[in-house]
Order: sequence, then C-alpha cells, then structure tokens
Amino acid sequence: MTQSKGEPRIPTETIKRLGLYLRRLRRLLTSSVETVSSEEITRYLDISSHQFRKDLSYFGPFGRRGVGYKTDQLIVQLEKILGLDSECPIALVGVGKLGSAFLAYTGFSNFNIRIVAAFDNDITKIGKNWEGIRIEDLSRLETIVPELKIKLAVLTVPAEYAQEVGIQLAKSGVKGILNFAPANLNLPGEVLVINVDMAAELMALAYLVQKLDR
Amino acid sequence: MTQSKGEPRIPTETIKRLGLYLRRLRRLLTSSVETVSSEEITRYLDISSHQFRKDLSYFGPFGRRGVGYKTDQLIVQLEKILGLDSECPIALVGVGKLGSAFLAYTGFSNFNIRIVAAFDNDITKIGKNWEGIRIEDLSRLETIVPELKIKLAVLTVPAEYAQEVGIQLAKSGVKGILNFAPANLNLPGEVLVINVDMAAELMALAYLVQKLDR
DNA sequence: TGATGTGAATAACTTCACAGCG
DNA sequence: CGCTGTGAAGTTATTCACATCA
Repeated sequence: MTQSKGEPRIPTETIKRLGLYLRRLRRLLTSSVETVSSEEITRYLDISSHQFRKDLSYFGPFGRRGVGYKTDQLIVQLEKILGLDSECPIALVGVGKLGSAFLAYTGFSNFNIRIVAAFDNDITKIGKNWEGIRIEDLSRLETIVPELKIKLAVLTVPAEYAQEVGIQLAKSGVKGILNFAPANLNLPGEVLVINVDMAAELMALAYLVQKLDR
Repeated sequence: MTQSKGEPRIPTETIKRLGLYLRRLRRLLTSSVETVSSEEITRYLDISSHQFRKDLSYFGPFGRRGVGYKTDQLIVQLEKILGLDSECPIALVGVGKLGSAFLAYTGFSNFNIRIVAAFDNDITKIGKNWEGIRIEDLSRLETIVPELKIKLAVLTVPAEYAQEVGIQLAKSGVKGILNFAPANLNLPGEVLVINVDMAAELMALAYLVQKLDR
C-alpha cells in the first residue's frame, strides 16, 4: 500500500500511545489539574516528553508555548482523533473465561467504547445476561452486527474457530478485530486485525529475563 | 545503556516472533511435517520468509541450504533460545476474571510455561483450588515466590494495586512481569515489565478503522 | 538447482536540539 | 523566559539481493 506524498505517515506506536495519554489526562482532570505540561503528562508513563510532543505534532499544535496544555481541551482533541467522540459500539465473540473478563472490564467505559453485543455457540449460555449483556447465538451474528452498525469486534474464541468467526465478522461489516486467539486471520477486504498473543508475550519475557543474568 | 561492539543487537520484535514460529512448528510437527522451508513456516503468519530467516540469523545457522529446516530440531533450538528447554514456573497475582482466564488458558502448557502459584487478597477465594492451583493469600507471596524460585509473574490485579504488588514481586526475586493492569510500574532493580493494555489496543483499532474510510 | 544465510539498502521510529511564540 | 512544536540527526528494524553451499 503506497502513501500519497503530502500525508505524514503516523507510526502505529504513536496511535497506541495516544490512548495512554488520554487515560493519564483523565486522571489529571479528576485531580482538578486544569493545565499540564508535556513533562507532567508523561511523568509516570515511561515515555519521554519529547516523544509526547512529537506524537501530538502529527495531528497539529494543541498547546500554548510557555504554558502547556488545557487538560479538558486536549482530552476532547484526542478523543476526536481516535474516533471516540461518539460512542463506539463493539461486539464480543466467545464468552469463555477471557470473554467474560472482557465483559466485566470497566476500563473501556471511560473511553466511549462499549460492548453492545456478545455471541457464543454454547447453548447453556445463550439467552442469559452477563454483565448486563444478553448472550446471543453465534448464528445470529450476521443479523445483529449489521443491525447495530458495529465496526469493531473482540475475538475470544478457541484458536480453531477464529478464522471461521473472522469471516462472519468481515461479512457483517466489521472493519477491525482485536484477536486474542493464537491463530492468524486471513480475511477478505479491508479488515484490520490486531493480534494480542499472551503466550508469545510470556515467551519473549522468558527470553529477556534469561538474558539479563547472562 | 551501551552495547559492546561485538554483540549483535537483537530486536525485541524478533523475540516475539520466535514464539510464533515455535507454535507454528509444533503444529507442523503434529501434521508429521519433518522438513520445512522458511516459506512454509511463515505461510499463515503474516511474516515474510525473509524476516524469518533474518530473525534466525541472529542466533546462528539452523537450516540446510537447498533443503530447509528439520522441524523437530528447530523446535528444540528455539526452545533453548527462549529459555524454555527447562520448565519455566510463573506466578499469577490477582485471580479475578482475567486472572481466572489465565489459569484456565491451555496455550502455555505446550511451551514449558506453567503457572505454579496464584495469589489473591479475597478471603473467599484463598485456599480454594482453581484449575488445579491453590489460591494463596497475597501476604504469603514473599515467602512462596522465592521458595519456588519463580522469576516470572503475570499481574492481573486492579490498577490501584499494581504498583504495590509489583514491589512485592520485585522483592521476591521476580525478574519479569507481564502486566495487564492499566498502570505503569516503577520498580527497583532489574525487573523487566511488558505491558498489555487492552483498552489502548482497542483505541488504536478504533483510530485505524476510522481512518480506512477517510 | 533450490533454499538458506547475511551484508547492504531502505524504511520506520525515536531522540535531539533549537527555533518559535505566547 | 518557558514550554511547545518540528526539522534534522541518530538509531533501530525490515526488506532486498545475492553469495553460499548441500
């Protein structure tokens, strides 16, 4: 995929950091901090203030030189950039242990991200309410997802079902999938997949730690 | 931190990919594939064969030119590199929904990674068995972890406890932490932290998807 | 001949240094 | 004067091209 010359390419890592900034800013706002410097925002984030300012610079100038940033304004701007200024409905597929953890997770609600539909193929779960969400039959996915205009999904099914469900999601108009199954999705069209591979992360950690003490 | 001139620096991304290769190779071995090419290994992985060979090259030559790699041998080599040739005991702290999902996750067992201790501060959980692991009182962490010589931990506690528990883990000799709490850990000594931030991933996905359709 | 292994070229990302501006 | 914003420099990672060897 080529890039037209005028547009500045924005690192994916930058995008991920925007979320961290947003969370931090919310906390600062809760503490009634009305104006912040790049130093202050990044203080507990393991990110340099340089990096923060560089990240923002891809989207435009937001601060006042010599002063800093207005906390509430910057929050609004970041939300807009991330597309979280209006509520973002998401679907969850696979209500096993990990899926349940997701349903219960409160960390999204602050960010206009809400799970509005959950699916499973386990008859004993279908029709029940978990965390206020009714579990639907997987076979109804292709009806419900377009109806609710859902564009994002979290995939927490066993690896062997991941591809199949991925296809169903793609057919239903989903454009982005956060995939927790240790399986690679091969999907038609412009569907973006972010893989979170917990085993791979642990293995990497094992290596890095082992290397520390030579 | 400077690097002595002779050693080749190994990208962290390379390390994470080693785990993916290992999983794929196991699957191939299960399918009785005895010899594989770099093409075949990376086929469903969204990784180029170039990348695979480059990744391996940091650690030495493992294949036969014109032929490929012996599946079983390469598995052994990768395990050795990752430090997973002997069993790697890990501790889990925080047996909430996400922690429980981890305990139940079978994806590690193939990789010599095993959760051997779980901790929580919820009296109703302590002493009970979950997935064959006895839940211990958080206050016993600093006794049990050194006893079992545990070097890696998974942190699935609420954000407000993360720092505190991180300190306890560091004191107990843990050298690497896979942190799921949306909080930054500030730890003494040489403790490596890998953060998995599910909300940040979702936010990044929201951005990327929104950008697709201009 | 066929697939690996790797230096060199390219691309991507981060850090720096300082100009710009309130 | 202080902190932001950003081009440029530096670093890190990926892709390429081909020498290499069974």
